[in-house]
Amino acid sequence: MLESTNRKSDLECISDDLTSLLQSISTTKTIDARTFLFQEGEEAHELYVIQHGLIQISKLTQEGNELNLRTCQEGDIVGELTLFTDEAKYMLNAYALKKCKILIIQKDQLEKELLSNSRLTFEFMKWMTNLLRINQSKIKDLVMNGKKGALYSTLIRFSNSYGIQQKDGRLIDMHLTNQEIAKFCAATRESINRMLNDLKKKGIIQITKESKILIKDIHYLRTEIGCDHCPIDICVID
Amino acid sequence: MLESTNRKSDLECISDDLTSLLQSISTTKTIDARTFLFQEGEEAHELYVIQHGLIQISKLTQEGNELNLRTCQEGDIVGELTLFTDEAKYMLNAYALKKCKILIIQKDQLEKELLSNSRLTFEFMKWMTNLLRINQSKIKDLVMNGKKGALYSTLIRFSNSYGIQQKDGRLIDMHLTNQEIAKFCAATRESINRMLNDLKKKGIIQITKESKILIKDIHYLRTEIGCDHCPIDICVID
DNA sequence: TCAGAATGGTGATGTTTATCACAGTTCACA
DNA sequence: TGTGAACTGTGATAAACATCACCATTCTGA
Repeated sequence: MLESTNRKSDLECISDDLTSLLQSISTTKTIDARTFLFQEGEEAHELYVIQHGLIQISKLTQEGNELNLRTCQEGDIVGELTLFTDEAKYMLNAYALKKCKILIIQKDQLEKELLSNSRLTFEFMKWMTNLLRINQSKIKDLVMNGKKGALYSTLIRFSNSYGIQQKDGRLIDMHLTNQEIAKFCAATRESINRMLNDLKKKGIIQITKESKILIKDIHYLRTEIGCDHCPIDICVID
Repeated sequence: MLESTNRKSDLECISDDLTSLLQSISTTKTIDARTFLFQEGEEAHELYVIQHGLIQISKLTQEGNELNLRTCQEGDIVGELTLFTDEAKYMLNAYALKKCKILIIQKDQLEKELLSNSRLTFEFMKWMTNLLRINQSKIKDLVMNGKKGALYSTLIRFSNSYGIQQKDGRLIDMHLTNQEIAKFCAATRESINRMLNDLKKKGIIQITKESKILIKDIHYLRTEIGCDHCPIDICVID
Protein backbone atom coordinates (compact mmCIF):
# COMPACT_ATOMS: atom_id res chain seq x y z
CA MET A 1 0.00 0.00 0.00
CA LEU A 2 1.87 3.00 -1.25
CA GLU A 3 -0.76 5.58 -0.64
CA SER A 4 -3.92 5.66 1.40
CA THR A 5 -7.31 6.11 -0.23
CA ASN A 6 -7.98 9.56 -1.58
CA ARG A 7 -11.64 9.24 -0.90
CA LYS A 8 -13.19 12.08 1.02
CA SER A 9 -16.17 11.32 3.19
CA ASP A 10 -19.03 13.78 3.32
CA LEU A 11 -17.75 15.13 6.61
CA GLU A 12 -14.30 15.66 5.16
CA CYS A 13 -15.80 17.55 2.26
CA ILE A 14 -17.70 19.90 4.48
CA SER A 15 -16.05 22.15 6.98
CA ASP A 16 -14.94 21.42 10.52
CA ASP A 17 -17.61 23.81 11.74
CA LEU A 18 -20.37 21.77 10.23
CA THR A 19 -18.79 18.58 11.37
CA SER A 20 -18.68 19.68 14.98
CA LEU A 21 -22.18 21.10 14.74
CA LEU A 22 -23.47 17.80 13.44
CA GLN A 23 -21.74 16.00 16.24
CA SER A 24 -22.97 18.40 18.92
CA ILE A 25 -26.66 18.04 18.10
CA SER A 26 -26.67 14.31 17.59
CA THR A 27 -27.23 11.18 19.59
CA THR A 28 -25.78 7.81 18.63
CA LYS A 29 -26.97 4.30 18.08
CA THR A 30 -25.61 1.02 16.91
CA ILE A 31 -27.17 -1.21 14.29
CA ASP A 32 -26.28 -4.77 13.40
CA ALA A 33 -24.99 -6.01 10.08
CA ARG A 34 -27.71 -7.16 7.70
CA THR A 35 -30.37 -4.88 9.16
CA PHE A 36 -31.98 -1.77 7.73
CA LEU A 37 -31.25 1.70 9.06
CA PHE A 38 -34.35 2.81 7.22
CA GLN A 39 -36.55 1.56 4.41
CA GLU A 40 -38.54 3.07 1.58
CA GLY A 41 -41.81 4.55 2.70
CA GLU A 42 -40.88 5.04 6.34
CA GLU A 43 -41.38 8.42 7.95
CA ALA A 44 -38.17 10.44 7.84
CA HIS A 45 -37.55 12.80 10.71
CA GLU A 46 -33.86 12.21 11.14
CA LEU A 47 -30.72 11.99 9.16
CA TYR A 48 -27.60 10.10 9.99
CA VAL A 49 -23.84 10.30 9.96
CA ILE A 50 -21.93 7.07 9.89
CA GLN A 51 -19.25 6.92 12.56
CA HIS A 52 -18.20 3.41 11.83
CA GLY A 53 -19.39 0.64 9.52
CA LEU A 54 -20.74 0.35 6.00
CA ILE A 55 -24.19 1.16 4.66
CA GLN A 56 -25.66 0.44 1.25
CA ILE A 57 -28.22 2.85 -0.20
CA SER A 58 -30.56 1.20 -2.67
CA LYS A 59 -33.91 1.37 -4.38
CA LEU A 60 -36.22 -1.60 -4.86
CA THR A 61 -38.54 -2.31 -7.76
CA GLN A 62 -41.85 -4.08 -7.55
CA GLU A 63 -40.37 -7.28 -8.98
CA GLY A 64 -37.88 -7.31 -6.13
CA ASN A 65 -34.98 -6.08 -8.19
CA GLU A 66 -32.58 -3.75 -6.48
CA LEU A 67 -30.59 -0.76 -7.72
CA ASN A 68 -27.63 0.29 -5.61
CA LEU A 69 -27.01 4.01 -5.49
CA ARG A 70 -24.35 4.60 -2.87
CA THR A 71 -22.09 2.73 -0.52
CA CYS A 72 -21.42 4.84 2.54
CA GLN A 73 -18.76 4.56 5.18
CA GLU A 74 -17.32 6.53 8.07
CA GLY A 75 -18.13 10.21 7.84
CA ASP A 76 -20.87 9.98 5.25
CA ILE A 77 -24.25 11.61 5.65
CA VAL A 78 -27.25 9.37 5.02
CA GLY A 79 -30.91 10.28 4.67
CA GLU A 80 -30.28 13.71 3.27
CA LEU A 81 -32.98 13.60 0.65
CA THR A 82 -35.71 14.48 3.10
CA LEU A 83 -34.21 17.74 4.30
CA PHE A 84 -36.50 20.78 4.01
CA THR A 85 -39.15 18.69 2.34
CA ASP A 86 -42.76 18.36 3.36
CA GLU A 87 -42.89 14.88 1.94
CA ALA A 88 -41.36 13.17 4.93
CA LYS A 89 -40.87 9.67 3.62
CA TYR A 90 -37.69 7.95 2.60
CA MET A 91 -37.49 7.03 -1.08
CA LEU A 92 -34.56 4.72 -0.54
CA ASN A 93 -33.35 1.86 1.62
CA ALA A 94 -30.31 2.01 3.86
CA TYR A 95 -28.97 -1.44 4.61
CA ALA A 96 -26.06 -2.14 6.92
CA LEU A 97 -23.42 -4.34 5.31
CA LYS A 98 -21.40 -4.29 8.52
CA LYS A 99 -22.24 -3.46 12.10
CA CYS A 100 -22.53 0.32 12.30
CA LYS A 101 -22.22 3.10 14.80
CA ILE A 102 -24.43 5.96 13.74
CA LEU A 103 -24.96 9.59 14.72
CA ILE A 104 -28.64 10.49 14.70
CA ILE A 105 -29.58 14.07 13.92
CA GLN A 106 -33.11 15.37 14.19
CA LYS A 107 -34.08 16.86 10.87
CA ASP A 108 -35.88 19.91 12.28
CA GLN A 109 -33.05 20.62 14.65
CA LEU A 110 -30.51 20.55 11.85
CA GLU A 111 -32.73 22.79 9.76
CA LYS A 112 -32.93 25.25 12.65
CA GLU A 113 -29.18 25.21 13.19
CA LEU A 114 -28.42 25.59 9.53
CA LEU A 115 -30.66 28.61 9.19
CA SER A 116 -29.03 30.41 12.09
CA ASN A 117 -25.53 30.05 10.71
CA SER A 118 -24.91 31.16 7.17
CA ARG A 119 -21.41 29.74 6.90
CA LEU A 120 -22.77 26.30 7.68
CA THR A 121 -25.55 26.86 5.21
CA PHE A 122 -23.00 27.68 2.57
CA GLU A 123 -21.11 24.45 3.24
CA PHE A 124 -24.26 22.44 3.22
CA MET A 125 -25.55 23.88 -0.03
CA LYS A 126 -22.19 23.30 -1.62
CA TRP A 127 -22.43 19.70 -0.57
CA MET A 128 -25.95 19.40 -1.99
CA THR A 129 -24.88 20.95 -5.28
CA ASN A 130 -22.15 18.40 -5.49
CA LEU A 131 -24.60 15.55 -4.94
CA LEU A 132 -26.73 16.99 -7.74
CA ARG A 133 -23.76 17.06 -10.07
CA ILE A 134 -22.81 13.51 -9.17
CA ASN A 135 -26.32 12.31 -9.89
CA GLN A 136 -26.43 14.10 -13.24
CA SER A 137 -23.24 12.44 -14.34
CA LYS A 138 -24.47 9.07 -13.10
CA ILE A 139 -27.58 9.34 -15.25
CA LYS A 140 -25.37 9.87 -18.27
CA ASP A 141 -22.99 7.05 -17.44
CA LEU A 142 -25.64 4.47 -16.64
CA VAL A 143 -27.68 5.19 -19.71
CA MET A 144 -25.44 6.27 -22.55
CA ASN A 145 -23.05 3.37 -23.15
CA GLY A 146 -25.09 0.29 -22.40
CA LYS A 147 -24.26 -2.09 -19.57
CA LYS A 148 -20.60 -1.93 -20.41
CA GLY A 149 -20.71 1.81 -19.81
CA ALA A 150 -22.53 1.27 -16.54
CA LEU A 151 -19.89 -1.21 -15.40
CA TYR A 152 -16.92 0.92 -16.43
CA SER A 153 -18.46 3.93 -14.74
CA THR A 154 -19.08 1.94 -11.57
CA LEU A 155 -15.48 0.72 -11.52
CA ILE A 156 -14.17 4.24 -12.03
CA ARG A 157 -16.42 5.57 -9.28
CA PHE A 158 -15.36 2.88 -6.85
CA SER A 159 -11.76 3.52 -7.75
CA ASN A 160 -12.16 7.22 -7.02
CA SER A 161 -14.13 6.66 -3.84
CA TYR A 162 -12.40 3.66 -2.33
CA GLY A 163 -9.27 3.17 -4.40
CA ILE A 164 -5.77 2.75 -3.05
CA GLN A 165 -2.94 3.65 -5.37
CA GLN A 166 -0.40 0.85 -5.75
CA LYS A 167 2.66 0.48 -7.90
CA ASP A 168 0.85 -1.78 -10.37
CA GLY A 169 -2.51 -0.04 -10.43
CA ARG A 170 -5.33 1.13 -8.24
CA LEU A 171 -6.94 -1.29 -5.79
CA ILE A 172 -10.62 -1.05 -4.96
CA ASP A 173 -10.34 -1.68 -1.25
CA MET A 174 -13.73 -3.23 -0.78
CA HIS A 175 -15.20 -6.65 -1.13
CA LEU A 176 -17.50 -6.55 -4.14
CA THR A 177 -19.31 -9.61 -5.46
CA ASN A 178 -20.44 -9.80 -9.05
CA GLN A 179 -24.00 -9.61 -7.78
CA GLU A 180 -23.36 -6.38 -5.90
CA ILE A 181 -21.69 -4.74 -8.87
CA ALA A 182 -24.63 -5.87 -10.98
CA LYS A 183 -26.97 -3.97 -8.68
CA PHE A 184 -25.03 -0.76 -9.28
CA CYS A 185 -25.27 -1.27 -13.03
CA ALA A 186 -28.83 -2.55 -13.24
CA ALA A 187 -27.44 -5.58 -15.06
CA THR A 188 -27.41 -9.29 -14.34
CA ARG A 189 -24.74 -11.11 -12.39
CA GLU A 190 -23.89 -13.19 -15.46
CA SER A 191 -23.36 -10.18 -17.71
CA ILE A 192 -21.12 -8.51 -15.14
CA ASN A 193 -19.16 -11.73 -14.78
CA ARG A 194 -18.58 -12.01 -18.52
CA MET A 195 -17.59 -8.36 -18.85
CA LEU A 196 -15.20 -8.54 -15.90
CA ASN A 197 -13.57 -11.62 -17.41
CA ASP A 198 -13.17 -9.78 -20.71
CA LEU A 199 -11.44 -6.95 -18.84
CA LYS A 200 -9.22 -9.50 -17.11
CA LYS A 201 -8.23 -11.07 -20.44
CA LYS A 202 -7.42 -7.65 -21.84
CA GLY A 203 -5.28 -6.89 -18.78
CA ILE A 204 -7.37 -3.90 -17.79
CA ILE A 205 -8.16 -5.31 -14.37
CA GLN A 206 -6.88 -8.10 -12.14
CA ILE A 207 -8.42 -9.90 -9.17
CA THR A 208 -6.24 -10.04 -6.06
CA LYS A 209 -5.90 -12.96 -3.66
CA GLU A 210 -8.46 -11.32 -1.35
CA SER A 211 -10.79 -11.13 -4.38
CA LYS A 212 -10.59 -7.39 -4.64
CA ILE A 213 -10.42 -5.60 -7.97
CA LEU A 214 -7.15 -4.04 -9.05
CA ILE A 215 -7.56 -1.61 -11.92
CA LYS A 216 -4.40 -1.67 -14.01
CA ASP A 217 -5.53 0.60 -16.84
CA ILE A 218 -8.13 3.08 -15.68
CA HIS A 219 -7.41 5.21 -18.73
CA TYR A 220 -8.95 2.50 -20.91
CA LEU A 221 -12.14 2.54 -18.88
CA ARG A 222 -12.32 6.32 -18.98
CA THR A 223 -11.84 6.69 -22.71
CA GLU A 224 -14.31 3.89 -23.47
CA ILE A 225 -17.13 5.83 -21.81
CA GLY A 226 -15.86 9.29 -22.64
CA CYS A 227 -15.26 10.58 -19.14
CA ASP A 228 -11.65 11.21 -19.87
CA HIS A 229 -11.41 14.62 -18.33
CA CYS A 230 -14.35 14.74 -15.96
CA PRO A 231 -13.62 16.15 -12.52
CA ILE A 232 -12.70 13.52 -9.98
CA ASP A 233 -15.16 14.76 -7.38
CA ILE A 234 -18.05 14.04 -9.74
CA CYS A 235 -17.08 10.52 -10.75
CA VAL A 236 -17.62 9.00 -7.32
CA ILE A 237 -19.97 6.47 -5.87
CA ASP A 238 -22.07 8.78 -3.70
CA MET B 1 -59.26 22.33 -22.77
CA LEU B 2 -61.04 21.57 -19.54
CA GLU B 3 -58.25 22.40 -17.19
CA SER B 4 -55.00 24.23 -17.55
CA THR B 5 -51.68 22.52 -17.01
CA ASN B 6 -50.85 21.66 -13.42
CA ARG B 7 -47.19 22.11 -14.02
CA LYS B 8 -45.41 24.29 -11.55
CA SER B 9 -42.35 26.13 -12.72
CA ASP B 10 -39.36 26.45 -10.44
CA LEU B 11 -40.39 29.95 -9.49
CA GLU B 12 -43.88 28.81 -8.61
CA CYS B 13 -42.43 26.11 -6.42
CA ILE B 14 -40.29 28.52 -4.49
CA SER B 15 -41.68 31.40 -2.54
CA ASP B 16 -42.67 34.87 -3.72
CA ASP B 17 -39.82 36.25 -1.64
CA LEU B 18 -37.24 34.32 -3.57
CA THR B 19 -38.94 35.11 -6.84
CA SER B 20 -38.82 38.83 -6.22
CA LEU B 21 -35.28 38.58 -4.94
CA LEU B 22 -34.20 36.80 -8.09
CA GLN B 23 -35.89 39.43 -10.18
CA SER B 24 -34.42 42.32 -8.20
CA ILE B 25 -30.81 41.24 -8.62
CA SER B 26 -31.01 40.24 -12.25
CA THR B 27 -30.53 41.75 -15.64
CA THR B 28 -32.21 40.43 -18.77
CA LYS B 29 -31.23 39.33 -22.22
CA THR B 30 -32.84 37.80 -25.25
CA ILE B 31 -31.51 34.83 -27.17
CA ASP B 32 -32.64 33.51 -30.53
CA ALA B 33 -34.14 30.14 -31.24
CA ARG B 34 -31.60 27.47 -32.17
CA THR B 35 -28.77 29.08 -30.25
CA PHE B 36 -27.06 28.01 -27.03
CA LEU B 37 -27.55 29.85 -23.75
CA PHE B 38 -24.47 28.02 -22.56
CA GLN B 39 -22.47 24.94 -23.48
CA GLU B 40 -20.53 22.27 -21.64
CA GLY B 41 -17.14 23.41 -20.49
CA GLU B 42 -17.85 27.13 -20.57
CA GLU B 43 -17.04 29.23 -17.51
CA ALA B 44 -20.10 29.60 -15.32
CA HIS B 45 -20.50 32.78 -13.34
CA GLU B 46 -24.21 33.25 -13.82
CA LEU B 47 -27.43 31.39 -13.61
CA TYR B 48 -30.63 32.08 -15.42
CA VAL B 49 -34.37 32.25 -15.02
CA ILE B 50 -36.48 31.86 -18.11
CA GLN B 51 -39.03 34.62 -18.49
CA HIS B 52 -40.33 33.49 -21.81
CA GLY B 53 -39.39 30.79 -24.30
CA LEU B 54 -38.24 27.19 -24.17
CA ILE B 55 -34.82 25.78 -23.35
CA GLN B 56 -33.55 22.24 -23.65
CA ILE B 57 -30.95 21.01 -21.16
CA SER B 58 -28.82 18.22 -22.55
CA LYS B 59 -25.54 16.40 -22.29
CA LEU B 60 -23.43 15.36 -25.25
CA THR B 61 -21.27 12.29 -25.62
CA GLN B 62 -18.05 12.06 -27.56
CA GLU B 63 -19.75 10.22 -30.44
CA GLY B 64 -22.10 13.16 -30.79
CA ASN B 65 -25.04 11.47 -29.12
CA GLU B 66 -27.24 13.65 -26.99
CA LEU B 67 -29.12 12.94 -23.77
CA ASN B 68 -31.93 15.32 -22.92
CA LEU B 69 -32.33 15.99 -19.23
CA ARG B 70 -34.84 18.81 -18.90
CA THR B 71 -37.07 20.98 -20.98
CA CYS B 72 -37.48 24.34 -19.28
CA GLN B 73 -40.01 27.07 -19.80
CA GLU B 74 -41.21 30.28 -18.16
CA GLY B 75 -40.20 30.48 -14.53
CA ASP B 76 -37.62 27.73 -14.55
CA ILE B 77 -34.13 28.15 -13.13
CA VAL B 78 -31.27 27.06 -15.37
CA GLY B 79 -27.60 26.67 -14.53
CA GLU B 80 -28.15 25.80 -10.89
CA LEU B 81 -25.50 23.11 -10.85
CA THR B 82 -22.77 25.68 -10.66
CA LEU B 83 -24.06 27.23 -7.44
CA PHE B 84 -21.83 26.99 -4.39
CA THR B 85 -19.28 25.03 -6.38
CA ASP B 86 -15.62 25.77 -6.93
CA GLU B 87 -15.75 24.01 -10.25
CA ALA B 88 -16.94 26.94 -12.32
CA LYS B 89 -17.76 25.17 -15.56
CA TYR B 90 -21.11 24.12 -16.97
CA MET B 91 -21.55 20.37 -17.24
CA LEU B 92 -24.54 20.65 -19.54
CA ASN B 93 -25.78 22.40 -22.63
CA ALA B 94 -28.69 24.80 -22.68
CA TYR B 95 -30.18 25.14 -26.13
CA ALA B 96 -33.03 27.50 -27.00
CA LEU B 97 -35.84 25.73 -28.85
CA LYS B 98 -37.71 29.02 -29.12
CA LYS B 99 -36.67 32.62 -28.85
CA CYS B 100 -36.17 33.31 -25.13
CA LYS B 101 -36.20 36.18 -22.72
CA ILE B 102 -33.88 35.40 -19.85
CA LEU B 103 -33.11 36.83 -16.43
CA ILE B 104 -29.38 36.74 -15.73
CA ILE B 105 -28.28 36.41 -12.12
CA GLN B 106 -24.69 36.67 -11.00
CA LYS B 107 -23.78 33.52 -9.15
CA ASP B 108 -21.82 35.19 -6.35
CA GLN B 109 -24.48 37.81 -5.87
CA LEU B 110 -27.17 35.18 -5.46
CA GLU B 111 -24.98 33.23 -3.06
CA LYS B 112 -24.49 36.39 -0.99
CA GLU B 113 -28.19 37.22 -0.98
CA LEU B 114 -29.20 33.70 -0.08
CA LEU B 115 -26.86 33.56 2.87
CA SER B 116 -28.10 36.83 4.31
CA ASN B 117 -31.71 35.74 4.35
CA SER B 118 -32.52 32.49 6.06
CA ARG B 119 -36.08 32.23 4.80
CA LEU B 120 -34.83 32.36 1.25
CA THR B 121 -32.18 29.81 2.11
CA PHE B 122 -34.87 27.53 3.41
CA GLU B 123 -36.85 27.81 0.19
CA PHE B 124 -33.80 27.30 -1.93
CA MET B 125 -32.61 24.22 -0.09
CA LYS B 126 -36.08 22.77 -0.29
CA TRP B 127 -36.03 23.31 -4.01
CA MET B 128 -32.58 21.72 -4.34
CA THR B 129 -33.70 18.76 -2.26
CA ASN B 130 -36.57 18.28 -4.63
CA LEU B 131 -34.25 18.35 -7.64
CA LEU B 132 -32.16 15.68 -5.97
CA ARG B 133 -35.19 13.49 -5.44
CA ILE B 134 -36.29 13.95 -9.03
CA ASN B 135 -32.88 12.91 -10.28
CA GLN B 136 -32.83 9.86 -8.03
CA SER B 137 -36.12 8.68 -9.39
CA LYS B 138 -35.01 9.38 -12.95
CA ILE B 139 -31.98 7.14 -12.53
CA LYS B 140 -34.26 4.34 -11.44
CA ASP B 141 -36.76 4.87 -14.26
CA LEU B 142 -34.20 5.14 -17.03
CA VAL B 143 -32.25 2.12 -15.94
CA MET B 144 -34.56 -0.43 -14.37
CA ASN B 145 -37.13 -1.30 -17.04
CA GLY B 146 -35.25 -1.12 -20.30
CA LYS B 147 -36.05 1.34 -23.04
CA LYS B 148 -39.75 0.71 -22.61
CA GLY B 149 -39.42 1.86 -19.00
CA ALA B 150 -37.47 4.91 -20.10
CA LEU B 151 -40.18 5.81 -22.61
CA TYR B 152 -43.07 5.28 -20.21
CA SER B 153 -41.31 7.30 -17.54
CA THR B 154 -40.65 10.10 -20.01
CA LEU B 155 -44.30 10.16 -21.06
CA ILE B 156 -45.45 10.24 -17.44
CA ARG B 157 -43.02 13.03 -16.63
CA PHE B 158 -44.09 15.10 -19.61
CA SER B 159 -47.70 14.49 -18.69
CA ASN B 160 -47.09 15.73 -15.16
CA SER B 161 -45.00 18.69 -16.26
CA TYR B 162 -46.79 19.82 -19.39
CA GLY B 163 -50.06 17.88 -19.43
CA ILE B 164 -53.50 19.34 -19.89
CA GLN B 165 -56.40 17.31 -18.53
CA GLN B 166 -59.07 16.67 -21.13
CA LYS B 167 -62.26 14.64 -21.05
CA ASP B 168 -60.67 11.76 -22.97
CA GLY B 169 -57.24 11.80 -21.40
CA ARG B 170 -54.27 13.99 -20.70
CA LEU B 171 -52.68 15.97 -23.52
CA ILE B 172 -48.95 16.65 -23.57
CA ASP B 173 -49.08 20.24 -24.72
CA MET B 174 -45.77 20.31 -26.47
CA HIS B 175 -44.48 19.36 -29.87
CA LEU B 176 -42.33 16.30 -29.44
CA THR B 177 -40.76 14.45 -32.36
CA ASN B 178 -39.77 10.82 -32.05
CA GLN B 179 -36.17 11.92 -32.21
CA GLU B 180 -36.57 14.30 -29.29
CA ILE B 181 -38.27 11.68 -27.14
CA ALA B 182 -35.48 9.28 -28.05
CA LYS B 183 -32.95 11.73 -26.63
CA PHE B 184 -34.75 11.70 -23.29
CA CYS B 185 -34.72 7.89 -23.24
CA ALA B 186 -31.24 7.33 -24.60
CA ALA B 187 -32.84 5.17 -27.27
CA THR B 188 -33.02 5.33 -31.06
CA ARG B 189 -35.72 7.12 -33.02
CA GLU B 190 -36.77 3.83 -34.59
CA SER B 191 -37.24 2.07 -31.26
CA ILE B 192 -39.30 4.96 -29.92
CA ASN B 193 -41.39 4.95 -33.07
CA ARG B 194 -42.17 1.25 -32.75
CA MET B 195 -42.96 1.49 -29.05
CA LEU B 196 -45.23 4.50 -29.56
CA ASN B 197 -47.07 2.65 -32.30
CA ASP B 198 -47.53 -0.33 -29.99
CA LEU B 199 -49.03 2.02 -27.40
CA LYS B 200 -51.32 3.47 -30.07
CA LYS B 201 -52.53 0.01 -31.08
CA LYS B 202 -53.23 -0.84 -27.46
CA GLY B 203 -55.20 2.39 -27.07
CA ILE B 204 -52.91 3.71 -24.35
CA ILE B 205 -52.03 6.85 -26.29
CA GLN B 206 -53.35 8.71 -29.29
CA ILE B 207 -51.79 11.30 -31.59
CA THR B 208 -53.84 14.46 -32.10
CA LYS B 209 -54.23 16.41 -35.32
CA GLU B 210 -51.49 18.81 -34.15
CA SER B 211 -49.28 15.73 -33.63
CA LYS B 212 -49.29 16.03 -29.87
CA ILE B 213 -49.51 13.01 -27.61
CA LEU B 214 -52.75 12.33 -25.77
CA ILE B 215 -52.34 9.83 -22.96
CA LYS B 216 -55.59 7.92 -22.55
CA ASP B 217 -54.48 5.39 -19.96
CA ILE B 218 -51.70 6.76 -17.79
CA HIS B 219 -52.45 4.10 -15.21
CA TYR B 220 -51.17 1.48 -17.63
CA LEU B 221 -47.86 3.32 -18.03
CA ARG B 222 -47.51 3.78 -14.28
CA THR B 223 -48.14 0.16 -13.36
CA GLU B 224 -45.84 -1.11 -16.11
CA ILE B 225 -42.85 0.66 -14.55
CA GLY B 226 -43.98 0.40 -10.95
CA CYS B 227 -44.39 4.08 -10.19
CA ASP B 228 -48.01 3.64 -9.32
CA HIS B 229 -47.98 5.66 -6.16
CA CYS B 230 -44.94 7.86 -6.52
CA PRO B 231 -45.45 11.50 -5.58
CA ILE B 232 -46.38 13.67 -8.53
CA ASP B 233 -43.76 16.30 -7.76
CA ILE B 234 -41.02 13.72 -8.25
CA CYS B 235 -42.19 12.28 -11.55
CA VAL B 236 -41.55 15.42 -13.58
CA ILE B 237 -39.27 16.38 -16.41
CA ASP B 238 -36.97 18.71 -14.50
C1' DT C 1 -13.77 -30.46 9.38
C1' DC C 2 -17.39 -30.97 6.77
C1' DA C 3 -22.05 -29.81 4.85
C1' DG C 4 -24.61 -26.29 3.03
C1' DA C 5 -24.66 -21.70 1.31
C1' DA C 6 -22.85 -18.18 -1.36
C1' DT C 7 -20.23 -17.05 -5.22
C1' DG C 8 -17.97 -17.59 -9.77
C1' DG C 9 -17.93 -19.35 -14.40
C1' DT C 10 -19.91 -20.64 -18.87
C1' DG C 11 -22.76 -22.63 -22.72
C1' DA C 12 -27.29 -22.47 -25.07
C1' DT C 13 -31.11 -19.87 -26.18
C1' DG C 14 -34.46 -16.10 -26.51
C1' DT C 15 -35.60 -11.19 -26.10
C1' DT C 16 -34.60 -6.53 -26.56
C1' DT C 17 -32.59 -2.94 -28.88
C1' DA C 18 -29.63 -0.88 -32.44
C1' DT C 19 -28.42 -0.44 -37.14
C1' DC C 20 -29.19 0.01 -41.93
C1' DA C 21 -31.93 0.90 -45.71
C1' DC C 22 -35.57 2.93 -47.87
C1' DA C 23 -40.32 4.57 -48.87
C1' DG C 24 -44.16 7.47 -47.60
C1' DT C 25 -45.79 11.66 -45.30
C1' DT C 26 -45.80 16.26 -43.50
C1' DC C 27 -43.89 20.73 -43.08
C1' DA C 28 -41.58 25.16 -43.98
C1' DC C 29 -40.87 28.51 -46.88
C1' DA C 30 -39.20 30.62 -51.25
C1' DT D 1 -47.71 26.01 -54.72
C1' DG D 2 -44.02 23.25 -55.35
C1' DT D 3 -39.67 21.53 -53.53
C1' DG D 4 -36.30 20.19 -50.41
C1' DA D 5 -35.93 19.13 -45.57
C1' DA D 6 -37.57 17.02 -41.64
C1' DC D 7 -40.21 13.52 -39.82
C1' DT D 8 -42.72 8.91 -39.65
C1' DG D 9 -43.09 4.08 -40.53
C1' DT D 10 -41.31 -0.53 -41.29
C1' DG D 11 -38.70 -4.61 -42.80
C1' DA D 12 -34.25 -7.17 -42.46
C1' DT D 13 -30.30 -8.04 -39.90
C1' DA D 14 -26.93 -7.74 -36.18
C1' DA D 15 -25.43 -6.79 -31.57
C1' DA D 16 -26.25 -6.51 -26.75
C1' DC D 17 -28.21 -8.44 -22.91
C1' DA D 18 -31.17 -11.53 -20.10
C1' DT D 19 -32.55 -15.97 -18.87
C1' DC D 20 -31.97 -20.69 -17.75
C1' DA D 21 -29.39 -24.50 -16.52
C1' DC D 22 -25.68 -26.42 -14.46
C1' DC D 23 -21.14 -27.31 -12.40
C1' DA D 24 -16.91 -25.62 -9.94
C1' DT D 25 -15.00 -23.05 -6.33
C1' DT D 26 -14.83 -20.60 -2.07
C1' DC D 27 -16.62 -19.32 2.19
C1' DT D 28 -18.91 -20.04 6.69
C1' DG D 29 -20.51 -21.75 10.81
C1' DA D 30 -22.02 -25.84 13.65
